Amino acid sequence: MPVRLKDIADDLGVSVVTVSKVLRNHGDISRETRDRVLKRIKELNYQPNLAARALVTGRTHLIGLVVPDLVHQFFAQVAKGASHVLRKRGYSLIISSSEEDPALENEEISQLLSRRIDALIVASSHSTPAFLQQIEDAQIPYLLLDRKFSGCEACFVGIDDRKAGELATTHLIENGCQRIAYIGGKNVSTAINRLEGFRKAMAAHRLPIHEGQITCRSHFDDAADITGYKAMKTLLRRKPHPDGIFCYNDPVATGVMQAIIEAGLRIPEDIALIGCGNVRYASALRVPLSSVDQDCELMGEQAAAIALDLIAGKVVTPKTVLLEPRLIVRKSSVRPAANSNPVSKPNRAVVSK
Amino acid sequence: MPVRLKDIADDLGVSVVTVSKVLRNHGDISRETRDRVLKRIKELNYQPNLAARALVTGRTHLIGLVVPDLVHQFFAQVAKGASHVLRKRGYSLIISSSEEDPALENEEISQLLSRRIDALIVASSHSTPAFLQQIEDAQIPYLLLDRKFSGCEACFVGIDDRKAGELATTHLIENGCQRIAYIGGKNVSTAINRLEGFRKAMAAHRLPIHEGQITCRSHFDDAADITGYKAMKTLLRRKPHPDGIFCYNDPVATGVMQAIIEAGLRIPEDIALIGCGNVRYASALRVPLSSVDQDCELMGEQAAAIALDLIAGKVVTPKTVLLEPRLIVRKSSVRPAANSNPVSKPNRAVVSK
DNA sequence: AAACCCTACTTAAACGTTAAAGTAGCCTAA
DNA sequence: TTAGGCTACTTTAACGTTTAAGTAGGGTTT
Repeated sequence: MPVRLKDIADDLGVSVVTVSKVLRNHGDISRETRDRVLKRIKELNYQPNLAARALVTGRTHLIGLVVPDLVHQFFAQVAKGASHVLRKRGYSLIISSSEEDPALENEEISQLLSRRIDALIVASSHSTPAFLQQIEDAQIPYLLLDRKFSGCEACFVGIDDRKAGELATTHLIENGCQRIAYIGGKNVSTAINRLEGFRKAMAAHRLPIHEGQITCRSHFDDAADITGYKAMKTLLRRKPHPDGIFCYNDPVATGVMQAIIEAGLRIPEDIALIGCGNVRYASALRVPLSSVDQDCELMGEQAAAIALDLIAGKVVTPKTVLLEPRLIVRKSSVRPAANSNPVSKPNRAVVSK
Repeated sequence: MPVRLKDIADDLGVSVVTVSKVLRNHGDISRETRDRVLKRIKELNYQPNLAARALVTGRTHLIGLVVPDLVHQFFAQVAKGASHVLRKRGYSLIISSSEEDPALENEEISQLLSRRIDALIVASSHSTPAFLQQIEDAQIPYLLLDRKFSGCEACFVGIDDRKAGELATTHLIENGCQRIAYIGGKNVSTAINRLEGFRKAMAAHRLPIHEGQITCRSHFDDAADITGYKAMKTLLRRKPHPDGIFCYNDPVATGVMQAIIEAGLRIPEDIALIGCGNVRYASALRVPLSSVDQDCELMGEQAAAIALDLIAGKVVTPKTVLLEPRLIVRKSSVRPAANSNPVSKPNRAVVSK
């Protein structure tokens, strides 16, 4: 029922190809014909059938984005950044949320591959890179976002998680915390590497890490805030309880905050708290939450740019883009007693490979 | 490069159509052939080319969802709900964010129509329904979500905004507020109808509404929280300042909260506050925020279900689904002084921490 | 034994577009 | 004058799939 090239061609007594050429600004057309065609196209409000175009060109101008949880503001912002870049280049983003479920993620990826997307950006909920095989098999260019896999060759855009962990932990230490706990996720690189940064900072200040001070939970079935809440409840049973908490993301920190307050303890006086990700509402929380900013929109933009390069067949170097994390100090981590010296570095994208 | 039906057919010495029939569980195939085909399909990990299929069937199994702002948790949750329903039925959701920009929204819709999506779900940032014409012209079934247009025939899924406004405002009144202000958006039905509910509740209690007590701002260029912050700054210059604020959504309320606290006033003692939408983090805010729950995931699910019905050509009745708003009482609106008896109309208020 | 009906296929055509190759008609050069 | 080269088209084929129509070969009915 929609208008086709053929309709326009018949109306004007030219061939379909002529109309198609006008549409694609092919040189091979006289001024006069071009104008007549354009006029008719506008009159009928012709919209090319992208499915047909995709079939013959092999290009869908669709780019897939798979995230673990779209409701987490972080990924929504990444999507926004990516979408912004792609839109300008005539590409659409097709977003899938895996709900942190690897099996569902596989299904979604399979769907996207079936649609012959031109490239795929994945923030995976898998703990091993085996699933990447299906993307390789389909020969569709892809890159990893936020979460990577050790020993995996694929392109990657994310932040320097180790440095983020170090930054946050050092900040807590500088604010006088001694018994710092880490609450993270399971089997994802962000959690693992932030933990590594945590360990490094603790070691650098010769602070011991006791058994049980490190919590790693997958939040497969719980929302992250509930995960944080439960983890903190457990930590509070330890005597003495921790005096500082570093959470690997802000939703977890939100739950932690809730648990601390419920226990009748004060933030930051009794327990200092810092998250990671710097969600928009961090400053509006019960206690304004210190965090490590990741510039998520920029992350999305960079990922999109690399996806486009991959499609264009450009050799992408470096293959890894690590954004520089930035410490954002708010009330939740600033202890009156301590002399704080919040280190804020300029937010340059640091490129490594 | 991907495997095609032809590859499988050639391998087995059957025709392409035979393979296609197996794929679609057509009856016309012997047990033996079916098994051979299925085996080969699995071996080669055949993925049908959906673009080709779409071209011939006219069905893309794609459903478009246009939202004003994906970073707003409300719409992310709606998307999640819709996606959940559609996935089960073999449809994919393709999400566009218009960033509250009508012009951009038109572009995105046009893109989606060009992709021959099977149906479109729109939460529009337009203030008039004129843009719907392009969807009508393309003859693609669609429905409105969250925001509707008066006098518009289209299907709609949303909440009863008038009731939401009434519920929230009555609650503030019952908590002893007298000078209640409304902070809303411009030209969108949610804002307009919640305002209407506000007026109705005020009138029912014979409370006057003074000039300037009603703020309607579009947040075209600001994020909603900044809009709320600015609006509240202005309201605070009035003497006497309002003693209750109803915000048409939670991000706005978040900004309002910030402004009130900065001014050195207490919530709820000096100013009671209630939002709408009940975002996940509402209970974790500086002052736990009362809100009106909209059950956004359900909204997404219902919208998806209607979209599927429209595609199936079913007569959709009723054409309008209004979800019942539910008052969620938290600290921000409960004044110790007042004898609060938040009995709200058909459904009871839920008191949550 | 002719007519018919099944079953299990195959063949032909179509979907709307683009890519590649072909061509008519005119102009220019040697 | 003839070849060659432009310009502005057209024709043909293809992309991977589905739909509709056709058919070979066997069995059953009458």
